[in-house]
Amino acid sequence: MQKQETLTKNQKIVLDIIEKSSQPLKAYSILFDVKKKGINAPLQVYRALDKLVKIGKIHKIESRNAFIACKNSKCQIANATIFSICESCEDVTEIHDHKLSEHLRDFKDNKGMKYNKYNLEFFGLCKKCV
Amino acid sequence: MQKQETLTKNQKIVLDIIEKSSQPLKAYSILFDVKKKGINAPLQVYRALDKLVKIGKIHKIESRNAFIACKNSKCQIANATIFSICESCEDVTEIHDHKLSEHLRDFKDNKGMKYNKYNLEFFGLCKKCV
DNA sequence: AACGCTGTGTAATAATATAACATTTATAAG
DNA sequence: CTTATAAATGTTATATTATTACACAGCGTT
Repeated sequence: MQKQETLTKNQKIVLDIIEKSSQPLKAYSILFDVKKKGINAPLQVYRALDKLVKIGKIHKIESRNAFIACKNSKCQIANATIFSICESCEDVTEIHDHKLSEHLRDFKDNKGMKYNKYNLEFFGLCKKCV
Repeated sequence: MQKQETLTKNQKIVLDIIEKSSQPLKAYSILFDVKKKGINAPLQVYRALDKLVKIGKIHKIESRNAFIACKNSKCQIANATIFSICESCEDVTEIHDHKLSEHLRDFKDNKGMKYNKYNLEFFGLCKKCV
């Protein structure tokens, strides 16, 4: 089987919910929302999430156990993510900073590790919450 | 009451277990280990973990829900952490790279966010697992 | 002594995530 | 078209991670 190009029904439903939200959604909140569309069990949501993460359509905010759509057409592969997170209002923004990305992409430690992915989360207060 | 300098009994017990491990430990595995020392409930462990994270004695590996001791005398404040994680053997190492830290510390986005913390996790394969 | 703060102990429960199994659908190869 | 196989589905049950709520203890300050 070739690499899948089109999303399946469940994957579309889940992606749709996430894309409509400007902010990260939690798995069980997604589950609640998609019950009306015939998705009944956590596993159905988690499987769709796994796939969507794998193909780079969404990212997981690890510190929040939540999922956000990738708005950057470039990052079709979910291997390099940078987010800023407001600790007050919990607003999350994906950051695209060429210089920083380059720096991270080129980073080499002194242990001979071979990197294929990174995730960076900045925490602080957004303009509104300062 | 002044800012606490010395750790309490439970905090010491939990820190001790984590410091003795070269690798990150999960909360419930810690709980299992400390039962013989009189800590019986998850909350007792989580409360100690929270405190230890807050004072920088340990760090949470967000993508693994696990906790590792901070071996760097400098990072007494848990506000700037960089880890490398082997996706095969799950070996985790804290990275200290002056240039990278500096770059991250100085990073400014274009939204006027005020950062006070970041966490960066690199994923890949370690030397042994390549 | 009265207060505030931090921590403790305990029980219950919430929130997040996966295992196991039977079945179905999609794609490619013969 | 048939068959083989990879990928996804549906369902039930369960594992794992983390928090709420409440009663109380210890310590330093006022």
